[in-house]
Amino acid sequence: MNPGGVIVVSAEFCVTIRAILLVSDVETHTNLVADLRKLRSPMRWTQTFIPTLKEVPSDAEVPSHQLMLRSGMIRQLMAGAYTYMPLGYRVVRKVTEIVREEMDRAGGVELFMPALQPIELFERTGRKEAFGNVLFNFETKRGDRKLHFALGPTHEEVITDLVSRELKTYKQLPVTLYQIQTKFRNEERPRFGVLRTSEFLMKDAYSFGSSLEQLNDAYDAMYNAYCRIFERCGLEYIPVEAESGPIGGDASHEFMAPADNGEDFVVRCKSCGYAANQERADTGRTSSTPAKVDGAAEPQKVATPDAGSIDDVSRMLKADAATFIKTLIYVADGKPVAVLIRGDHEANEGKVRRALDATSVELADEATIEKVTGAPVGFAGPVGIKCAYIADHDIAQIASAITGANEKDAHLTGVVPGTHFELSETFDLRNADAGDPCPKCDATLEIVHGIEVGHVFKLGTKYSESLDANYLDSEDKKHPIIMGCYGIGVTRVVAAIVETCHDEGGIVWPMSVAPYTVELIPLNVTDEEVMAAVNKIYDELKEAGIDVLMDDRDQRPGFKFKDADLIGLPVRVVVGGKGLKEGNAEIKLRTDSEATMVPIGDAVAHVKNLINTNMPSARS
RNA sequence: CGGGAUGUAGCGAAGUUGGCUAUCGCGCCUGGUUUGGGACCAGGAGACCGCAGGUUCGAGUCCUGUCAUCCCGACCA
Repeated sequence: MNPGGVIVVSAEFCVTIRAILLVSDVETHTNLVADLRKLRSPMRWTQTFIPTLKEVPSDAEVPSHQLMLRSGMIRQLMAGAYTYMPLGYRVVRKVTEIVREEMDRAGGVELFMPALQPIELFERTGRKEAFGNVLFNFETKRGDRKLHFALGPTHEEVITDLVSRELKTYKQLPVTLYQIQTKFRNEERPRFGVLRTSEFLMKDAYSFGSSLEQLNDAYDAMYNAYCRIFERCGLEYIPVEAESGPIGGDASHEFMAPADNGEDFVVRCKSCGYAANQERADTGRTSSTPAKVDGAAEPQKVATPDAGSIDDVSRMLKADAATFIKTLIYVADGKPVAVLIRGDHEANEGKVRRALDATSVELADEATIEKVTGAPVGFAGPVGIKCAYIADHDIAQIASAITGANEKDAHLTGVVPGTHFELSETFDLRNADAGDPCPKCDATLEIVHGIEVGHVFKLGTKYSESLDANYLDSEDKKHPIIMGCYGIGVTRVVAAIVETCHDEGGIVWPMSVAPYTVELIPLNVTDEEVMAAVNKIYDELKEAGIDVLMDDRDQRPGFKFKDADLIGLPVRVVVGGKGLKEGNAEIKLRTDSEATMVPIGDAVAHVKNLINTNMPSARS
């Protein structure tokens, strides 16, 4: 080549060169596409790299972490950063491909943005502050210029900036753009192996529209695509109502995979299907005002030395926590406010903030508490408190309560809400809990743990306004573009699948995302007859486009069976021994306890049939 | 960032009130016997006991500091 010289070239040649030059930018994606072809290629165990572990590494506590390490899917580099080994990466690619197919099907258009981003974008949207330490950012030098970069925790800024430059008119809308890319978040505490890491693969999509209808259409399309994705991945999920956005209505849903080790709590109603993030869920109560009791006995003061917690006092007085009024002192927009919650309930800061119509709410420090209650922390109560207070709905239902006496080492018993302290209105101020009435029907709510695997959100114009992303309507008027954003944690989906699909022996992959579909095991690799039969099946599976891993290691059968259960491929085909003498191969699903004997000539057809009947499909 | 725990060979562990050449199982290498649910025999390699100081005649063991990892909490557009 002679890049500096003058060459006359054809237009076609230019396109070729352009394509080559672009490769560096889109290399990852190009490689992914090339790799997908390789996904269909078979593999021999001795030629790949699957280091399985017999024992559980001492650092791993949750099942997905243990199994992904043991099966050789991942290895840790440092806290919150993992290498995806060949086996693990194949699963990532399979999930990625399902995500891509469904995004495309829903009308999404794929692109690829830089992880490296100028800090100015985050300053313009105010998210440098909002993210705080979670945003990886650093200064560096180019010549004598100082540069300040961030590693993208998400891409609202970058894509909105792009769209602000490229999309000008309503005629170009609506459009939904997406990418599959590594995100960086400086988590204070990465944990649970691959479930919460500081670097992870995410599919993020952004919709741009000129009307609420267009936003709603894009939102619904993404919502449905998400359902299809999780169904095709064989992952159980619950769409839950999450924080309602600036536009109101069902502006946000999270997709939760129910799992014992999930960090999120979901309340749901089995009867009507209502489901919501515990923090957002309505408790299903309404405001009530207790009638004033005339002639009620005055509260009794009891000594509770050194007992400042509900636990301590309820033990000391042998009383149920549900008869306590917990008095939490918050500071809302600079003013102290007491929040009354039943002793066995948990206050919810978001609800408190909304009830007070405040912009900031935080728990008060000790000095403020002492000033307001005249007592050290732990002895606050509504009777005689020197600040405003608001009460949860359930407070009005307590006939006779125990509260702090606003005096060191003392509590009051026999406190009647509405009589001994003013109570004209109550609010929903606490987290919903198991047993609460469902806000949508007559049944009661239950609580399940969940792993958040996806989130769809109607953004509105927050980013388009701060980054000047506008369109012109047919009357030449300028409006901010209406946006939605939609994320799936791809690597978290993988972990969630392992977390929920396993047994004592190891992983039990759904057919659709298994690193290979079939594990082919020759019982004795030194036996020529066995190997001839196995190689034939191997070639036929390869010909049929089925992912197969042949365990050609010179190991005893039991050893290979244990590893096969551990890595959890859905179909196991065993050749050798008595079966082979009778001309049979032995075929078994990972979920089966007994194998089926199938004539060797029919093995591949049988496998195909198993794949077809066990492939998870989209219900929606 | 608060609280707790742990760092000994690639993995899992033992190591007593400070004492001899740091132990065991798995894995790894060589040779042999085996071959249907993690085989057996023989031989072998592999560790400055997380790191840095200190106490001591002597430190894996005691003290101080430091780093790393895990767990609980706070935090998580």
